[in-house]
Parts: sequence; C-alpha cells; structure tokens
Amino acid sequence: MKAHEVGTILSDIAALLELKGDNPFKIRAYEQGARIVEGLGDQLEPLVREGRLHEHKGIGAALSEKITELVRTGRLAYHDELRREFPPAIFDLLKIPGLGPKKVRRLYQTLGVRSLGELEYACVENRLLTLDGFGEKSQANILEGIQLLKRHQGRFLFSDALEAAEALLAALQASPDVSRTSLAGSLRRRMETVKDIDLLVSSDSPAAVMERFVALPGVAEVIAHGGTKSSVRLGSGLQADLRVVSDREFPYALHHFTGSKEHNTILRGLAKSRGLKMNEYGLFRGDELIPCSTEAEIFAALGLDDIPPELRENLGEIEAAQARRLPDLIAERDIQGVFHAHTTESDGRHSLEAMVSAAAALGYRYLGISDHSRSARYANGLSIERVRAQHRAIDALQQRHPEIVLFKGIESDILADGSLDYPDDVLDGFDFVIASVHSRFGMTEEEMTARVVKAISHPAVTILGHPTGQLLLSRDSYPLNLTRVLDAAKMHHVAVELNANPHRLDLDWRFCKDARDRGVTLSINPDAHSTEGLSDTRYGVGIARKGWLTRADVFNTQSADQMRRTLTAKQTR
DNA sequence: GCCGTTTTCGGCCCGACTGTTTTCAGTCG
Repeated sequence: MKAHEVGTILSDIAALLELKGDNPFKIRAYEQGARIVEGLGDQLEPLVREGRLHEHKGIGAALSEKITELVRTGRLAYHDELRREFPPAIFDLLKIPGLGPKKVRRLYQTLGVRSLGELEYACVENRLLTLDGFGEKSQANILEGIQLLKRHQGRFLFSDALEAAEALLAALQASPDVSRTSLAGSLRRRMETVKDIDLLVSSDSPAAVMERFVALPGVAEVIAHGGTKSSVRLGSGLQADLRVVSDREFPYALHHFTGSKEHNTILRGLAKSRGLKMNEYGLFRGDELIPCSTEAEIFAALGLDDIPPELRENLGEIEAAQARRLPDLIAERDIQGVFHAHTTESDGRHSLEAMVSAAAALGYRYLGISDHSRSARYANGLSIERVRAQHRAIDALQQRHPEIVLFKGIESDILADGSLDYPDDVLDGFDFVIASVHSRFGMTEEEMTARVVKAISHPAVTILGHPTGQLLLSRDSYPLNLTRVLDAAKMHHVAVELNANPHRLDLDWRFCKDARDRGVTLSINPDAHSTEGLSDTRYGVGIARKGWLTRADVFNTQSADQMRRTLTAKQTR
C-alpha cells in the first residue's frame, strides 16, 4: 500500500476516534502520523521493510505496528473495526461548517442521520429542533452549508484565493483606521489549495475596521461579526476571516494566525516548557510581556532561528531552527530564466515573438521555447518540418533580441512504450528537451514507472515535465514510483520539473526535500500558454520554498552563460 | 496515541464567536 493511502487511513482513524469522543491527544497522534507518512512517499516501503519507522519523531510503537500492517497487507484490523461503528458517508457531515464530531455523533445516534442527503431531509422536516443544542438558526446554517458543499468542493486554488485576498487587503489598507495588514493562515504558508482566506490587521479602532470589512464590495454574506473577528463569504464561495489586534500585538497575532495549527501547538508547548505562555496577544513570563516587534524576535525569544511561514507545518522546521540548520530558501529574484513556454505554434495563446518580448520584459536572461511534439494532436503538436521552421524563426528573433538568450526546445510526449516523439537526429537538434506524459494514464504503477524511467534515460532529455500529472482539485497523479523516477533522474542528469502552473504545482512540495536529498535538481517552469503565464513562476518558487529548496537546488538559477554550458554538456554526454 | 537533560507515567496549547445553554458546549483556527 502506498504512503498517501496509508496517510488517508490514519486520518480516517483520527476522524473516527473524534466521532467516538476518544482521547484528543490520541487523535492528534494519528493526525500527525498521517502527515509524516504522506511526506515519506515511496520511502515508506523500504522504511517498513527495514523496521526503521520509529526513527521518525511522532511515530511510536503502536503507529509503527499499524503502518507496517497496512503496508504489508493493505488492510488494518483496527481500522476495519472502527469503521463498522459508523456509516461511511457520515464523514461528509464533518465538512459542513459548524458541524464537528460531537454534533455529528448526536445526529447519527439520536436521529439516525447517516449522510448529507439524510441530513438535508431531516432539516427540511425540522427534526433537528427536537435535539438539545440545536435550534432554528443552526438548522438553517446546516442547510446552507449543505448547499455550499454541493456547489464547491470546499477548497480553492492558491492563486485564486491570493487574488481575492490581495484585493481585500488593499481595501482594508486604504482605511485610515488601519495601520498594518498581512495575509495569514494557509495562504501565507503557501499551501497549494486553501479552504479560506485569513487576514490580519492592526488598528486602534477594531469595531470600525470590522464594520468596513463586512461591508466591502464582493462580500456576499456575513457569517460572523464580532468585536475583533469577523468572517464573510465572497461571491466566489470563498470564506474570508479577518482578525483585528493592536499594533503592539501584531507580530504575536501574525505568528498565531499564520499557523499551522500543528506548528503552533508544538511552539506553545516549547514556550510552556520554558516557563512562558504564548497566545495571539503576546509571549509572557507570568504577567510580564516579552517585547517583540517582529516574528523573528518571537522565535529568538524561544531560542529558535526565524522560521519562514512556508515551513511552518511541524515537519522538522522547529528542530532545524533549534539546531540553526534552517535552509536559506530560494527567492523569486534567484530565477535567472525559464523553460517550458508554449506559443501559437501549438496550443499557446501568444506568438513566439510576443512570448520572447514578455520574458525579456520580466527581466529573464533566457527563455526556453517548448511547444508540443507531433503526437500531441489535441494541442497541434509540431511536425518535423514545423520544428525546423520554428528553429529558423528563433534564430531570426535572437538577432533582434540580444538582451535575452533563446533556447530551442520541445515538450516531447512520452509515448506509451517510454520512447520519445521524434527520431534521435531531430531530438539532437534541440538545445533542451522536456519529456512529459500526456496520455495513457491508466497504466499500472510498474508500467508507468518503467515508461517514465525509460524516457529519462534517453540522452536527449533535459527535464522531466510535470512528473506526477496531478491537477489540483480535479485529478490525482497517475500511479508512479517516484523514488525510482527520482533516482533515475539523478543517474541520467535529468532535472525534474516543478511545474508552476497554479493548477498543477507538480512536483508536490511534500516531495521536494526528498528529491533534493537524492541529489536531483528541480527546474521551476511556468508551463506558460500565454505571456501572462510566464509570471506563474512565482507560484513555483512558493512551492519550492515550501519544499525547503535553496538556490543551489534549482536548475534555472544558473546564469545564461552557465546554462548554455550545462545544456551543451548534457548534449555531448 | 507520543514523549522524556525534571519524567517510562502523567502530562500533552490557547482564545474568539455562535447559538442556545440561564452559565457553557461546541466549533474553529
């Protein structure tokens, strides 16, 4: 059984234990175990084989045994046992805002509600009113929550949420009552998808800020409206939460509301062990505030290096900050040029010339053009003749654009048998080749892994494109043994793409650290299908940061001259 | 469930808001 499946089952157990009303610390242990296992990816199986699971902090004897059983047999007796206690569709009820495990359990045990549909029916029949703790208002809210759940999946792309959040922040910043503003929550941590928008502002007039917030254009509904905290729903269905604090409290509150929950929990425990108390209003020794004007000072007061928001997932960052071994994360300015840009020759929206001008205007020192290869008929892939014509066009354009180095490339389909889409003599004519899977997703893991490994081992390949094929919120990755693929990439000096398109963000940040540890270089590519798409690189940098990558770990931080040498060396290898 | 430079047992973070509760539980982050 694969790591993400094991993680799902551990999360499932945590949810079931919550429904049962079990020990909250035990529940937390299962949740943390799930997160650790998901981050292990294909390393999980060898760790189980070698009996080394317990070396990961947070996995003890009991979890180790259960994970081993899952990996070896694909089942877990304990999980099966728990599952028999509740109907499977009951989990859907937990996704309704305002419904937690306690209320869901009561709905099930007293009304026999087992699914969203049954709950909706029970609401329509006013049956919730007979239950203690439920009234008119909660019944109406639940009905609304069910409608919302039907319309959206409850999660949104980072890029969409960021755009909405920045508009809200700008409107708040314009208020004379507001001094500082910031993004917070999962958006600030740069999660690839988010459930809501968290905003923080400092002000001496919180009530006025709240009034302004709930009345902003774009607000479709006010969910909560308190003295220092309000929640609204935007027309898009996205929920936005705003918290107001004093300016003195701002850094503490910013840390608090950035999270993650898991990171905060550990940090507050750390504070407590040092005789301190930590909350959104400050860091205290007894009643005395330890003054901090930035988050970095708060970390310092706890004996930690400054932890960038992207890393705050309780996945090793606190230990690294204690040991003064946090990575110097890559920044947008480190990106010297980009690969993976489409033009109107295949399925891009803008011409070659427009793409080149746009890349130069963005300050990139080089641009790698890679339209689709000939088998990609849906995308108007290039025949050999059209490849040659495009090369002539690029040569001509290079004359007119000395400020940017143009590299001739192709995004070659990886055919079903793992071969590339042109004969070798044509492939040799490119400066670089991105090899990508675009079809036949239904293979077994063994077949797909062999297919990708074979493609990587072709000497013409420079970069493996969108390595897992995931489409956020719509399609899971195809089955693939990523560890074998990464090892093959290392062996054949192939960079692995971190596809920066906000719908992909593939390679997933959870696997970036492992790729780096295996000596694999990642290439942050916009996969641009328009001039605007070239800027998507920033989303890729966000994911790279979240994946602990530094400048040295990323392919396209090389200067244009270095890159020219790198590509030539690869060709003559 | 996990964990230990106090500990192998007894801890394990903290506060705002809502709704329905007449003093607080549940949810959320």
